[in-house]
Amino acid sequence: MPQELSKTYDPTAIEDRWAEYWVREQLFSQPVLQPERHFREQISDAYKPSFTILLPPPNVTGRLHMGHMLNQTEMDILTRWQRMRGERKALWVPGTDHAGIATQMMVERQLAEEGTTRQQLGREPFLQRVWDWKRVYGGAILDQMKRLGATVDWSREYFTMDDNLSLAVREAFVRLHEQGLIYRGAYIVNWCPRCQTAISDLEVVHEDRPGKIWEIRYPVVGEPGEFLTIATTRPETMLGDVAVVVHPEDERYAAFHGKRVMLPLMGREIPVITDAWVSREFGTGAVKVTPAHDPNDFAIGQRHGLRSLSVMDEQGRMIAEDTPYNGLDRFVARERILADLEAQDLLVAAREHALSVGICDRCKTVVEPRLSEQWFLRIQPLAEKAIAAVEQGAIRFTPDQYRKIYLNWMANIHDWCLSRQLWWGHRIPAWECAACRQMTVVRETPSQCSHCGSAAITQVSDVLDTWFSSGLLPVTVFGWPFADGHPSADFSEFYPTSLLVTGFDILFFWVARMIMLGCWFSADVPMPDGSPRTLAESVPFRDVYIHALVRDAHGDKMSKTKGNVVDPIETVRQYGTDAVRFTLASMASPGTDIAFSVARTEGNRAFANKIWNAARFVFLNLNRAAEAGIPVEITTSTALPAIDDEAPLEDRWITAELHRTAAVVHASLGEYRFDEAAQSLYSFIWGSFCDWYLEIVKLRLQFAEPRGHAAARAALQTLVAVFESALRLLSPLMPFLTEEIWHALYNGQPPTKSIALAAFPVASDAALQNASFDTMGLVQSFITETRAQRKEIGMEEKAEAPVFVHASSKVRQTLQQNTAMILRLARVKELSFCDALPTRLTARSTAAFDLAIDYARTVDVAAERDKLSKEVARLEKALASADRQLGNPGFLAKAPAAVVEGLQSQRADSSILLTKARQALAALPADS
RNA sequence: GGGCGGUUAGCUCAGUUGGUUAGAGCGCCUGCCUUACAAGCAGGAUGUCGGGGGUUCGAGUCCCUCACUGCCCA
Repeated sequence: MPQELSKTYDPTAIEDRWAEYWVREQLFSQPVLQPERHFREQISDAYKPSFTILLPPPNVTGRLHMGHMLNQTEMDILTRWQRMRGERKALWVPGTDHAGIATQMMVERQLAEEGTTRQQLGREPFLQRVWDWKRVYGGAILDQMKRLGATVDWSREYFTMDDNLSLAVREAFVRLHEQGLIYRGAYIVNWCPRCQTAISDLEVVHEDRPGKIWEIRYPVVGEPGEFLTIATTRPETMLGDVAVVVHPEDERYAAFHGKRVMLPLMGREIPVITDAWVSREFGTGAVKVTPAHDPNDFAIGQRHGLRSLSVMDEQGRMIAEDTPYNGLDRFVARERILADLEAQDLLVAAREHALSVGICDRCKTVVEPRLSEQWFLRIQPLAEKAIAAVEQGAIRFTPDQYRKIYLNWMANIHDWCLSRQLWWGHRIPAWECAACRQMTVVRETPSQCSHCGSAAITQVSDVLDTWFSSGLLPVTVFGWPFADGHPSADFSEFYPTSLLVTGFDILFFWVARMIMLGCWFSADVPMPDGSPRTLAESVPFRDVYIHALVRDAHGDKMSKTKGNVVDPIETVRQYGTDAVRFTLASMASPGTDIAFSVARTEGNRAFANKIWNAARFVFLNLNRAAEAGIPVEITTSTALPAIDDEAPLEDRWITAELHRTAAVVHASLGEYRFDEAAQSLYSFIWGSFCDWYLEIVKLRLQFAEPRGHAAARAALQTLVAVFESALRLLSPLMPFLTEEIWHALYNGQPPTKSIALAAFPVASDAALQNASFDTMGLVQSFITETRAQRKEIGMEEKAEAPVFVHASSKVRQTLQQNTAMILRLARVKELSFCDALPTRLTARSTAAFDLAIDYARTVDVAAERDKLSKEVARLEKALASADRQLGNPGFLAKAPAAVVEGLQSQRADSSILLTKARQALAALPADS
């Protein structure tokens, strides 16, 4: 006997319990593999590669938002589905990212509140603070994830600064250096004056802002009264000007070639040079050259052998000794400089100009291009492999459009600036020699310079870009690098991973980097059988599923300032995890953003409630059966119940529908169509199982009389089998509810410790072609038409009346065989079949049958006439359209036979209905 | 400036290789507490598929063009 379920569905009462159970019981762990045993497994015929998936590691500083929840829901659905299919090991690896800048900022903010700074504290004590912070707050987001029921392997949880991962990062850096792919130099980088570090191109976001463009006159040396007018949007950088450049073919400036101009305010002579890079249309066609503070100017400086003059420090303050601007903030200096220029009558114009401003992705400060010494990765060799891997199909993108975006970006990739002037992160394994100024880059902390042997060496203070370590994760989480050159059994089993599920926002940051680093570092790791690894086997994952952005109900981006952020944890508290998961899944169709709607979540909680009550109904009847001494078996198996040709129509039909649903869910999940899987489950469980099957089966669930027991038992058997299978089918999407009901169904003693470990039902092809679909469809349409007709003639809900039917003998036979369900579901007193319907009654017709209810009707003649007229018009149009096509020789010649036949039968139906509608219209009373 | 999407019911979205009368959820209207469920049941209304042109026997679906809109890159 099943356990009793409480009268109302209360997700909060069940979800915490199961979330905790799943973690405590460690149901989803894949123990680290033993090499010998693993080898035996891999050579057996039954071996199938495991389904492996890596959680995009959230920042330790992170708080769970809807995007995380969508991402995790999708991964969890797929992992649960694969695990239940049972053909492959399923492994989902969780972890968190140390998130250099973000975490450092968080702790710096704390320090600021205490009135101190990291500099005052010093590097080591500061790092200690960060670790302390991480220990206290770092687990928050994973705890939230546990609550959502994600079936990750918690025993494998990592942190990107764990010792083993840090060693791997060092190994990767040193190897790249040995391969000559890492270089160090002074280049223009994006500099954040607030974070005081270099950041990569990707970490700069561009924002269109209204700005100004100023035109400034530079006096020509030796020619009083002559000026060269340049245009600039950043006048403060003029302090570092080393030249003025014009286009060589720009005739307006031909006379200035080879001359020198006086840099205003600085009193410095600088040359006028020519370079074809200059756009003649932009501004005045003359451009100031500031190599230390602009990437284009830097390139010009290189070409023309100009020196670079830095005029700004790490914090964005001017460096210009002996000038009034020294030490001023860049924006203060700008105003001051403009004012001074104006006073000297050198400011010609100031025009409004929309400009694209680079701001720091993290702190939103305006980024400054700045010349500084950084470490770079020569990316081309890695990019080539990463391009080839995708081009040869070793990695597939869904939706496919991201393949193009990826390839386009890869083709135009720039060297990767790896160094960050932060403290929190993986410190670059390079030591600078005080004696010879050379760098020693090694795995183990050295005691002397590898170039000159001096002991006066100090490790460089920079750390690595956070994405360098996360880009290595697919290899490092499975044990790379390997001390003895042999891959770990874990690596052999789980690399390449199967799938990456993520948002497009980190396509370049993370996905592209993993592909490059994964292909690069796994290439020399031999396959389990010792053979060399091909590029296709070197990829970090075989599939990439890129999901949408979660927006608010109106499709607007969620943002704190707009106040439209929906907190997943709060929403889960209100409606239950299952309802939120189902909502996200049902809206996750590829390529479109998700407009997350609370109304829809409410609807899906209703769905959960519906299932809950269906379970109560099933349990109630199981208990009645037990009391009546009727045995009912419950089984959990991979195969769905077979269709018994002798069983009543409803049993055959609901079983066939179940098979159809299982097939759709299986196919949909295989294509990441979470929306289709959800919709198909929704309409099966609510539309078919609850609305139709449960109502029909009530006829047979009679336990009072022993004569009915055989029928009741057969009915219950099907009812339970279908319901139990449906629970398993639904469980990847609604794990909590199904777990709770499933355990209760088995009275707390289910065949496996979790429904997530039970088999995923598999449809049989034969069941998908079953006559019951058509037969049941006919009966359903009869019931629906009768109900509609009752409503139309104003019958009271509870009233019962006889119904007259006119139909072909075949249809008649079907209806007769299923009279009981018709009487109950349509509230009909009795069915009378006749050759002609009584004329005193208003009939309702379909192509298959006509029916008339014997009831004192109250018909609104005007409304009826209106309705019938519309019907006639519609049918006439349909008929005309069908005739036009059928009369077209081209159509008959070229269209497939099935289409022609379909149209012919549709034309026949329309014709019958038209006749019937015209007759009904004519039969209406003339008045009113 | 370059590239990629989107425009289908009041709202948010599906709509597979062109093929019969374009669907779902929510919302709306009407009637029902029909003992699993009012978080429910039953019935109902609502679309010139952004505009224009083309290809085709046949276009929401393919092509061109215009409009609007979103995103990415520079």
